[in-house]
Amino acid sequence: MDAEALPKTSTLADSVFDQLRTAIVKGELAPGSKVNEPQLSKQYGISRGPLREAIRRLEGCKLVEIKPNVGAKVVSLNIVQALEIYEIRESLEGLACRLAAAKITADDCRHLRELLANHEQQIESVNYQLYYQKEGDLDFHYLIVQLSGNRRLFNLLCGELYHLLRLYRVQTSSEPSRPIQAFKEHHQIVDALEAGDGELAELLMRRHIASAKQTLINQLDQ
Amino acid sequence: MDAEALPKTSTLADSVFDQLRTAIVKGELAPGSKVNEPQLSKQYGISRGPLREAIRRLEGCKLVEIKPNVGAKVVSLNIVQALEIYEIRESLEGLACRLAAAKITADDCRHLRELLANHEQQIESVNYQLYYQKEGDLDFHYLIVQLSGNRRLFNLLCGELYHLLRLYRVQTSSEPSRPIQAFKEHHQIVDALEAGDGELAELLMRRHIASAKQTLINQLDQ
DNA sequence: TAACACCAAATTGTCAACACTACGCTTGAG
DNA sequence: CTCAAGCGTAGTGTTGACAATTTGGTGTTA
Repeated sequence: MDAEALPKTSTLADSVFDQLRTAIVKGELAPGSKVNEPQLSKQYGISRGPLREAIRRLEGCKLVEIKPNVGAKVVSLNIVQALEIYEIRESLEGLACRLAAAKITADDCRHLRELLANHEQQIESVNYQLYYQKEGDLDFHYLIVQLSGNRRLFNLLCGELYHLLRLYRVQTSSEPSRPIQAFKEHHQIVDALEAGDGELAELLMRRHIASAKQTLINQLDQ
Repeated sequence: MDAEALPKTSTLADSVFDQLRTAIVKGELAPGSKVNEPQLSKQYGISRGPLREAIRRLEGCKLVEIKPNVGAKVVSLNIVQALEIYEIRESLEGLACRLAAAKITADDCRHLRELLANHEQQIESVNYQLYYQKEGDLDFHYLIVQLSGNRRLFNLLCGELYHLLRLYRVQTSSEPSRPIQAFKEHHQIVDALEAGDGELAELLMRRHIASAKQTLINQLDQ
């Protein structure tokens, strides 16, 4: 009967976990920096108990590293670790495509096409290119993983690995390049999904991510 | 200068995390059962603070599920979720084989063969068949993932997914079957690794795990 | 009898204080 | 001047008590 909608606070630990996670992923808490419990507890106006639980959850997402009696540090990914994640992504998103192709509906395909159309349109308004390219790309990958129907796969990719990659991009302030090529690849993937060709969709997605990985390496070399 | 070796307690939270994890994986804490904080804190002789941190870490491993204001429950995997994990394993261990094939040494291969030899020997002492078959199989997969050189992949498979599968096996008290067939497949995989044929090694591992998955399905049908 | 409201016990969420450890700094000896 | 030992502070680890919430049961009423 209580018509209040907003004050769904859940627990303090959960709330501050969300806030800390976005702060880390956005780079507001610098990679490699120390996580100071007294400071943060003052900053968020809570006691150290819930804060420590939130930090433990961040550790579960691999966003901080905890040393006993020393404390937590925001993770700082080097290029090797970033490539490790890309290897895993390549494999898992390939799987997602294969699974999605087997159960995808006409509606799903339409949804994917719309997403790509919006995405392209936003790119053409050149100024916001980098930002939206990033987010739009994520949306596309999110949706496909969701369509795979494998919940654990979804949680793994969207709940852990993507956050880590965003962290890496912020950390190196690397802009996503090659948007035109990426578009073509996205459309090819949807084509394969629409045709129900799981094997091809998997192959294309793996190549797509391998290209992104290669771009990362090239950016590093020069 | 202090010659004490044992009492490396680290923190209580870490210690009780380990104990709880093994208790869960061994089935001593029944799947689906409630995790009662007052009871466990008495049982382990610690206060609720460190215990709650340990539970949060268990949540990170997906071994418990926490509902706000209700508490934690030991996860209970149904067949669908188990199959989801097998799908992920199939993909990731295939990746591990491909990577391992590119960097494996003669020494590593010898090590793998020894492992298989020991394993077979233990199987022949029929009484302990089931137990050792399980553990030995795990050793083989562990080692290959380690040889892949991808640390994150290792942590993901050996730190999360394998624990969950053990939980499922305990939960359904399903014995691993088809040991002879599995041996042959293991040897074929090592053959491919030894030849440096990553593509083949990946294919064989994926089939190997797909077979295990199929066995699971068959057990369920009858 | 069924449904509703209410109460009470148990459990979770939160807090502030205390104990212990790591680490930087001063101080003193060589 | 260099280095080692010891002290002090800042921060982490742990605890027990208190507040808020869920849950099961009890009794009342239609």
